[in-house]
Amino acid sequence: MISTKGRYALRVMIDLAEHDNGSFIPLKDIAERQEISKKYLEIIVKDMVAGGLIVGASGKGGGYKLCKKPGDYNVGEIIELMEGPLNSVICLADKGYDCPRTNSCHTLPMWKEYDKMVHDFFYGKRLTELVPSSGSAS
Amino acid sequence: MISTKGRYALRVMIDLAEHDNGSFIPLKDIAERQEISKKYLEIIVKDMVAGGLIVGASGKGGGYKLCKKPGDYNVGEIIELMEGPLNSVICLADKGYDCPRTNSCHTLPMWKEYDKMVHDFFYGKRLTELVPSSGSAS
DNA sequence: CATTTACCTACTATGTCAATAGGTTTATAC
DNA sequence: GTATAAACCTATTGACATAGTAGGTAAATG
Repeated sequence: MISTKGRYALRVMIDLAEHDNGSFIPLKDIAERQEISKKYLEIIVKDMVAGGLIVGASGKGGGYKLCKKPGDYNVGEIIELMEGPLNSVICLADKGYDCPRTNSCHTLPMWKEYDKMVHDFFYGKRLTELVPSSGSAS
Repeated sequence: MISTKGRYALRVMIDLAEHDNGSFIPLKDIAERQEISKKYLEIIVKDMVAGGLIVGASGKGGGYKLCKKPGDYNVGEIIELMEGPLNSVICLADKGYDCPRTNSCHTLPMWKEYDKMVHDFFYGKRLTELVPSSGSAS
């Protein structure tokens, strides 16, 4: 299950894309529109800034802004930043995890197939596809 | 991420399918072959019995056995029994969860599309596809 | 200098995960 | 009918994640 961190981050991204007017958008506005605790959103946007998804500006007139054009984001990079690797099992998520059963594991091929499907789904989904006013410009 | 409950349950099912000789297979044997704590497996097989995946028999000569032929199981029913609903978000997992944003949610269609893809993947995958000696009989 | 905003550290309550521990019941074999 | 082998049952634990809350500091603008 995708946690609130991933879901809220996605909603912040969509909100920023929808209300982009060139200047910074205060978190207070986003929190009110999205009906999410501003305090909790602070934690989430902090990770988003650290991960290079958005930029923040302090002081009056400050707020947050996207780094790239909405069409240049995909959902996978947002989810993966907030939730960690998009993998179904630890054997595939944790590079450096050396499972002794790797060569004889009967389920590994299925997990690999599944993970590829999930990866392709989310990395193939652009942020613009979730923003209604973007006219689905592909 | 799929937890050990789901992964171990799947391995138990595969083990039971591989070593099926008509009689009951003791958990001790499965635990040794799979290198999983027998005590922990007890908890898992208990849920599997309760969920109707396997049957258990007490006493000497007892153990566990599949209820159906391996080809009549799909991976989805096994995972879903152990891990709960195969849904990405609470809005879709919890029937009776009445989200006030349902009608205006910009992300819900994507989660629905994703959940359908995941459901189709696991419910379309038969247990026999994971059992090497089954000759991939389709 | 007052205000608005981001930014920072810490704390907490609840729940899940991955087991472990120890005992009871049930059925078979001798 | 007793020893044995197995399932079955209840409870507990340590570690971690989730979803926040609380209160303060720094930075920029007017």
